[in-house]
Amino acid sequence: MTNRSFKNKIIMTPRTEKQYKDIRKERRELIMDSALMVFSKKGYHASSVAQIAKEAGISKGLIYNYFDSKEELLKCILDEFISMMADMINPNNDDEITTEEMKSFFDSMIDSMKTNREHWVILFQLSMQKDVISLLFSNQGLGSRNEKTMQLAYKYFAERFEKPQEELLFFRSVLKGFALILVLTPHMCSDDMIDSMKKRLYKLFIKPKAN
Amino acid sequence: MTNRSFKNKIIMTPRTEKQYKDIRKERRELIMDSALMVFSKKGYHASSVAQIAKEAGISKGLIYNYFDSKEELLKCILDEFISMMADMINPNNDDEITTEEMKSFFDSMIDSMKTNREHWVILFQLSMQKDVISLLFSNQGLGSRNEKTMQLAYKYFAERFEKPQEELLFFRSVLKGFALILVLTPHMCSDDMIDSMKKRLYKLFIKPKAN
Amino acid sequence: MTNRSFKNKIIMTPRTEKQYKDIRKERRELIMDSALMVFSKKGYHASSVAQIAKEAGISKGLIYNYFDSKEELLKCILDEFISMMADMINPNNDDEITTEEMKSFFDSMIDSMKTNREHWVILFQLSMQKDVISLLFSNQGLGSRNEKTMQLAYKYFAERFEKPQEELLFFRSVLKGFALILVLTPHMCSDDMIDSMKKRLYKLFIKPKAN
Amino acid sequence: MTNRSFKNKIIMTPRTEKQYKDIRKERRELIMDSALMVFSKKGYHASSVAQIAKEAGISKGLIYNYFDSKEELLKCILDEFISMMADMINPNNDDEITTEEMKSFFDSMIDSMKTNREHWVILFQLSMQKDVISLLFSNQGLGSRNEKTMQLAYKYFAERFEKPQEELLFFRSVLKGFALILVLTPHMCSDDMIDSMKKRLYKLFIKPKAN
DNA sequence: CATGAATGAGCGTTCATTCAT
DNA sequence: GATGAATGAACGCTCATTCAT
Repeated sequence: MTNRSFKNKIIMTPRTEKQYKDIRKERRELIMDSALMVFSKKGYHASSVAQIAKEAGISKGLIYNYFDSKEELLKCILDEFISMMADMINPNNDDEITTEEMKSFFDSMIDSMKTNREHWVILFQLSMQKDVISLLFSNQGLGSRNEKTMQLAYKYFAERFEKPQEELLFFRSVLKGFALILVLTPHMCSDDMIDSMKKRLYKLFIKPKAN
Repeated sequence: MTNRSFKNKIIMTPRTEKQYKDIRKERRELIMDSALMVFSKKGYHASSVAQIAKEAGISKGLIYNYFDSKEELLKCILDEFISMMADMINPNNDDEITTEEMKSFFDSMIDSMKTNREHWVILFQLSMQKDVISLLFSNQGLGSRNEKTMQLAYKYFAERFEKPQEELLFFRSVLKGFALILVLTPHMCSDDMIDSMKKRLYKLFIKPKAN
Repeated sequence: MTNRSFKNKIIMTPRTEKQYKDIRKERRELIMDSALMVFSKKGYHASSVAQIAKEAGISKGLIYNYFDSKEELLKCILDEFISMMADMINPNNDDEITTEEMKSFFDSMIDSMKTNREHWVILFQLSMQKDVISLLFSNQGLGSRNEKTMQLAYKYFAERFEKPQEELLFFRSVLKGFALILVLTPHMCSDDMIDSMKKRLYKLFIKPKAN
Repeated sequence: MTNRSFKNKIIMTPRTEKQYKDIRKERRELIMDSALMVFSKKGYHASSVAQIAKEAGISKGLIYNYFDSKEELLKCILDEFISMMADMINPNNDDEITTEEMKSFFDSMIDSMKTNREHWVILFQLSMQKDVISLLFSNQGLGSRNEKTMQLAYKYFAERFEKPQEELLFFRSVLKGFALILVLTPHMCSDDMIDSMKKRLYKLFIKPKAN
């Protein structure tokens, strides 16, 4: 990995520059995007590396120049997405979800479901299988983060509703179900429909803290 | 136990000819049940025929005595389940869903999610994959039946709510999301929780036809 | 692995018997023999499973019906051979190598080199690579057994020669070198040559304990 | 460092044209040395070009600037070594091995085994495989040279021992076996041990021609 | 001269499916 | 009806080799 032979740049490497990095970055993204498409369309297990390579227009071997394994490729896709999502859920990282935050949480979630449809599909796919789900939480203590979020959510409802437990379940049901529909059958959800759903969510769950 | 002719059924086994069918049926169900368990736990693609055979306590080969392929086995499992469910949705097969029917629909659905958890898991799994979803509707004109149901549902809401389109979307979201939670994390849903959710559903969606 | 369905032997399994076992044993030996040939001819790393299958006249896949991996196949070959050899080295398992035992050790070794030429070739091959040699000693505490043997050998020489350390080195050199020649170029070693070499070994190393 | 024309060698690098050859030679040797290390440690087949490049601190591609293939690289390493060894065996190239030459042959061999340990390891490795052994003798009529040497050695023993055939076999055994031990487990051979072995060899095989 | 991204053939392995018994 | 040995196509992956720069 170290280049001990860089004595004379002019003679030794006259043609290539540090945009090897650019190539790598670009290629890496190409592969991740292609894998994302294939995974979300066929499911992780039913997707073959050959299909991903074909989708990307490259050779199978090249994929392993960028990722250690098919599984690691999946992990990278998810990690990137989850990192991106993480901020959205409780941005200022304090111990409370404010009314305003809850509102913008809806917006961000629904936005993300339109922008990152394929990621959501994969997440839903994986959540169906007990075996694979550990992938999600193996890396960065995602598990504990998730638990924290759950507690904050519970607190939000506890401060606003009489039966927070049940309200939380209802909340999660609506959100999860709508996500599923939005993500799997986006053609069924016009922008107007989505807006009206948003408003309904506001009306149901957004309200000031009970004093 | 010794020296009987194995070659001539007529002479050899006067007692077993009566209910070959029963044996076949029993075996068939054993295989389907075992496959159901394995599929729902690991996912269709990640499940092997060997695992199913092991789960059933039979040989791999025998499975092919009852089903043409792994895929057909899946189809049979789903067909059976979907047929069973079909009646529930609009039992008397007329052109309307009555208020009462809607109520009992809730009950049946939620019952089924507890009783047939594994079927639901598989259904959800498959619904994530564009390719496989066609399986579901290939056989018996399930597609058209589904469409009919949708129309009836729309009619139900049209006769009761101002914005039926949106109301239907909301209805489907809640139901689908709750199903997902109930089916994937049943331990999170006590009977009380389920009851309270049922009541909430009644309150939201059960009301008499607007005249 | 358990057969829960053996209710009626006569009807359920009229054609196959417990000579499945025989088939398995036979096939296992065929595969091990074929692998032995290929490994010894080309070396472990340069041998492909396809070549072994071809040598055995079976499909690649079948090999994995009998062995978990190419590496395990190697291990089994070696284990079998080493177990066979183990007795020869110090049969009555006491703490001493007698003069007589040493004599019969020569005989057995040289016999084995003619009978099990390929095994010896593989052993020599593996002994060239630090990485792979651990294979040999991973299983059955072969490592410690080997050390024990070395100690006994040292004791043998200590009781008979002035400079046992050097004598042992000389002994090992002659034996190892002769083994190499015998095993790699057997055509160069007529039976007469082998006999004369045996006698030379006797003369050099076989003598009664110094009192 | 900036703005020089890279395209025209004549203008650009007036100072580097003198000893391109030196650079090439240096690089070539670096690659051969690195390959030697890797080959001897892991074995030829288990060694990858990438590992060699890493060991040498250069790129994979560069290796192919100096050698046509991995196999040719091996051949070159061996050729160089064998040429070097060839002189040692019968330096003055006449038709006889004198007593003195035999003595210095021992010394040179044993020296070489310490100095060129890796070469010897590779030679031993390859000698285990029927297929590859032809590599050694394909190039420069090494085969016939080897045969010549054998004849000279036989003559040496014929002139000094009663049963030269057997003596030669014994001689080769001791030498080969000791080489193996010295080369594979050098830590087991202290300088004293080596000296005593040398003396033993002298005593056994060095004696004046019988008149 | 030197780089490392890229290829593709072939590896070890798995598994749905077949078939003699 | 029932078995499990056997097959072969396809999988995930490796690596010697090529080539644009």
